[in-house]
This record gives sequence, C-alpha cells and structure tokens, in this order.
Amino acid sequence: MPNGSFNPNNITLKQVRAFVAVARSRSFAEAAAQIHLSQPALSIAIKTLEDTLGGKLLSRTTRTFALTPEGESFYPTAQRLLLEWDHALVDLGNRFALKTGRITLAAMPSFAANLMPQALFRFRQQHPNIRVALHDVIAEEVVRMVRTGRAEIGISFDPGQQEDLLFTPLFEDAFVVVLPVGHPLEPKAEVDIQALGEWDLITLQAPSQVRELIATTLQQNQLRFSPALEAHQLVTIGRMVAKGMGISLVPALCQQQMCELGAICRPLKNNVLRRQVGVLSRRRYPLSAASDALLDILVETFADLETQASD
Amino acid sequence: MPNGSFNPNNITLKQVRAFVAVARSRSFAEAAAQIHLSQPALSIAIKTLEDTLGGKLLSRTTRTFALTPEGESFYPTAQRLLLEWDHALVDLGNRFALKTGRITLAAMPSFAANLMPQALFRFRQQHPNIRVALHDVIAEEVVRMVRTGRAEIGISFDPGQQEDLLFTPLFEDAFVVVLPVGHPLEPKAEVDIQALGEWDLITLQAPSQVRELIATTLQQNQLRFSPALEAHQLVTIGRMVAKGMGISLVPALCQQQMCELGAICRPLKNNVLRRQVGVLSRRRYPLSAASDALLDILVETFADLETQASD
DNA sequence: CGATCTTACGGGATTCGTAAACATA
DNA sequence: TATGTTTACGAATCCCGTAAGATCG
Repeated sequence: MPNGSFNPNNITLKQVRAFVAVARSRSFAEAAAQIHLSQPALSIAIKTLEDTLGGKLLSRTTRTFALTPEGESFYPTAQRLLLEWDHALVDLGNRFALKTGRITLAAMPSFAANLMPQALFRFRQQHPNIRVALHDVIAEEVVRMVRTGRAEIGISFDPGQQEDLLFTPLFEDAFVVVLPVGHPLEPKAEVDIQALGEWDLITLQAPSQVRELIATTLQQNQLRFSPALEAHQLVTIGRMVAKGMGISLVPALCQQQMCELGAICRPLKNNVLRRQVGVLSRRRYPLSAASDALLDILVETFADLETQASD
Repeated sequence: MPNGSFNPNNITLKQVRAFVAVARSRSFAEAAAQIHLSQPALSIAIKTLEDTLGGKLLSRTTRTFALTPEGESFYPTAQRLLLEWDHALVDLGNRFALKTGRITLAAMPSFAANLMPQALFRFRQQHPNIRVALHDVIAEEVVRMVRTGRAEIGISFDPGQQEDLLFTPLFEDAFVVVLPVGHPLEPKAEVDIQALGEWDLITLQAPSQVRELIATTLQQNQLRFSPALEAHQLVTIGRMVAKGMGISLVPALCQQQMCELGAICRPLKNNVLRRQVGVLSRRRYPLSAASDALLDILVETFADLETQASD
C-alpha cells in the first residue's frame, strides 16, 4: 500500500502547507480555497504526503473529519516550522528588497564629518529601515576595520594595491593650506609649497598616512618637516591656526570646517599635495544588498567631486 | 532582473537543501554529487532560489567562492530548520513504520491478568520499540477511559450500542461457578443456576456491570441476589472461596487464576450467564498505527476464543 | 439524496541530464 | 590553459484543473 520509498527529501513544503490548511479548517474544500488550489489537487497533495510518510495523517469520510494521532502530533510541529520558514524567508526577502538590514561602515574623520552626512541623508531617505553604524576613525583604522570585516565598507585614501582589498575611487582630494585671518599668505589665490618653510607647521600628532604624505612631499621640495605643534583632532588644529599659532595642511574636505573655526584656506599651487579618496571593501567578500546600495549612492554623490579651495 | 514575484510559498525544500549543500562544501560540483544532482541542475536550483528571494546568496566565479552576507546569515537558519524538518518527518515515518511510538490501553482485570500478557508478548516481539502503558481497571472504567481519550483502546464487555464508542467483538466469555475443593457441587460437570440459591454467594463489592449482570440473571431465574460476602479484587474472592466461605461467579477468563488460588471452576448449564468481550475504541477518532497493529494482534489472538470451564 | 472527497485524464509547467559555451585565476 | 560554472535544449516527470465517480450520513 505505501509508496515504498520513505524519503523526507521528497516531501514538499507545499504538501505540508496543504496538510496544515486542512487540519486548521477541518475541510478539504475550505482549505483548497485558502491555499488557492483545486480540491482534487489538494486531495492528491495530501495523499502523496501520506504515501511518502507511510501512513494516514487525516481520517476523512464525506461527513466526518478527524486527524489521526500521528497527524495530531505532527500538526503543531508543522505549523511552527512553516511559520519559522516563512519568517526566515520573508526576512531574507526584506533584506534583498532593502526593507530591513544593517550596515557597518568606517570613514576617515575628514570624510565622516564633512561629506558623509549628505550621503547618509540620501540613503536613509531611500531606505529608512536600514540601520547604519558609522565608525569615524583615522584612515589606517578604516583599512584595518574593512580588512578584518569589522566594517563592510570604508572610506579612506587609496591604500594602494592590496591583495585582500578592493578600492573604488571616488575623487581626488587636494590638500589646502590653513591660515589665520590676516596672515601674510592670505592675499595669494594659491600658495606655493616653497612658501610654507617660513612658518610654524601644525600637524596631526599620530603617525598616519596623511602625516607621512605631508612629510614626504615637503622633503621632496627641499623643505624640512619639523612640526612646531601637533594635535590629535582636526578641530584642535583649526583652532590653533585661527589663534595664529601657525599654519597647517589639511584635506580640502575639511575646508568648510576650518572656515567655521575661523581659519582661512588656500589651495596649494599645482595641487602638489593630493590623494585619491574612495571606498574600500574586502576582495572576495561580496557586499550585502544594503551596502551595495550605499556604495551606489556614495559613487553617485561623490564621483569626480571637485575639492578646490574657495572661500 | 529579479523574478518579480517574491513568494515564500514557491520556495522548495530541495532548493534550500541545495543551498545548504553548496554552502557546506563550498563547491557546486561537490554539493551536486552529495545531493545526487547534476551540476547544472543544482546551478539552476540555486539560481531559481535566488531569483525568488530577490538577491544573491552566493558569490561564485570559477575560482573563488563566497557566501554573501545574506547567505551567511541564512545558512545556519536553513541548516537548523532542515534538521528540524528531517527530525520531525523521520519521527513521523518511524511511527507509521512502528519503529517508535506509545500506546495507552485499558483492560478489565480479568483480561489484563489472564489473556493480555500473551498478546502483549507477541506485540512486543514484533514491535519492540513501541512503549505500552496498560491500565487494568474495572470494565466501567475501561469504557470511561476510552470515551475520554485517556486510553486509545480498551478491552471490556460489550457496553451496548454507544454513540461515541466502537466495539469490536473478540469472543464470548461464559461465567463459571467457583467452588472450594470438596464442595457438594464439585462432582457435577455443569452446574444448574438454580442450584446456586442454596449457597452463600461472594461477589464484587463495587457496583459494576458484572455484578449487575449476575444480579439480573439470578432474579430472572427466581433467585434472590443477596451476596453473603463482597470483595474488591478477584484474588480476594478466589481465596475466600478456597477457604470454603462460599461460592462465586466469575468470567471464565479467571478460571486459571481461580484454580491457582485453590478453587475449582464449573461451567453453568446452558451457558446461561455470558457476555461478549471485545475491543473498545472511540468512534470518529482513528487509531494510531501502533494501536491499529495491537488491535490486529488482539483480534488474531483472541477472536472466537473458546472459554469453557475445564480443570 | 446531497454534500464531500477521490479517481481519471489531458494540457502545461517544471525539472532533469547531456553537451556545449563561458569565465576566471 | 585548466578548472569549475552557466546556458542550451530535448526528454521525462510532476502538478494542476476539469469532469466524472464513489461514499457516507
């Protein structure tokens, strides 16, 4: 009588859904309507399921209906598992549809403070239910976080060719000179890097690529790199410059921030100090749908951005 | 690009099994072999699943393999739910195959003590992994337990036509007279019911169908039913008879038990006191596969059993 | 006799495997 | 270039819906 081969692999979710529908409504006809199936189709689905299992789940005649003890014990289990399936699958669908999800990203402070807000604003307008955790850390830490997977994507300067990292360039950021109001260099539209030697330089304290880049570039121009003052935060540097304690070099990204702190920015002649800014991600580790969408927005918003100094 | 209609109902267990296999083995080829599918078939299964969900679960090229974040988060869930399904389905299959299960049955004491053991022995020989709980209670309680579902099947006298109960007759049990050794009636091969009036009668104390049946039958034969002694247990009655304190009437089922207690049994002339013994179950409540099997064995073992008194 | 489930059967969609094309390290 | 995945396509299977049949109360 039984099909012979009992194999749980052959059992279909549809069959179990059919069983649960029948068990719930206690009627084939009603259940068939509920799951959008003709009565005979449902009948066969149940029969096939029973044959595969090797016994009856329901005892039905034209006028009476009952679950067998086996059906009775399977019913709540089936119901629970179907619910869990649906929950898992719907959740997955929602992630792909960007209706839920979570992004962890890292960005260097200059970007995080000055450009990220507008990108995140657009992103959250389009996908209000995706949570975003933004880590604003120095460029080196951005790289580290992406490399170790603590951040899915990161924004930093180009870390160069890396076996395990992928860099998507956004734009080139030129460094600008930060001056106090009334500084002798203020009248110039552009500042020659050679002119910097005369003034006290204020730089970032921590060892960083930015600091290295400045040091290297100055040395390439026969200037000594001997910072008069050092600080950790851009804000501090801006304030010190504004107070007339010296001049500084910062990414053009920070120019508005510097102005707000009371300093003045001037571009370097020939853009002699510049660095590629872009999005970092892990090679061979695909992005989540949400991060992918954010990446799109970042590219769309900032690709080929002009970062020239201006008042 | 996506299929358009996201519907968890369309997702197949087979597809999820395919995904889990690929995620586990990190290779389409190996996974295909594991689940007995050709590589292309598996490829399509994954693709269909991804299309239905609306996004990628795996990122694969010919040389690299990785789960997407969505796939990564779905993998353990899918694995767990598949395991739970298999467990539930295998358990169900085992019940139908009588490799596991549990029966609760009730039987009146005369049957439970005298005939049930051999039936259960056969049953457990055939199905050693099915647990059996036997309630030996008086016939009325058997009926009550079956009626309320506390026992799936019961063995008792025919309770008569009942709306909610089904009675499967096994055999007819004739009552026998129980005498002490050396009693004046001992020489007779059969005892006329009229002869009983001269002796003290020992009966069951509790109100029961058996007691009622005896009372009614005696009265129909113009005899008074006034038990000299009453007891609760058959054993007690047997002992009292053996001691010469009176005679008794018990189902022929108990005859061996009575003999062992030192009493003697004689049939009643014309089998004037008899009752149908059979299996009780609930109408409209199908039996479990296990109970069904036990019912088969009961019928096979005891149908049309001869219960005549003999030494 | 009426309501309800099951069987019969033809059409359509799905799924499979083989073979060829394709893509990446 | 070699390995592993995807596309192409014909064949087999499965699944569904309509219509007729069976069954129990």
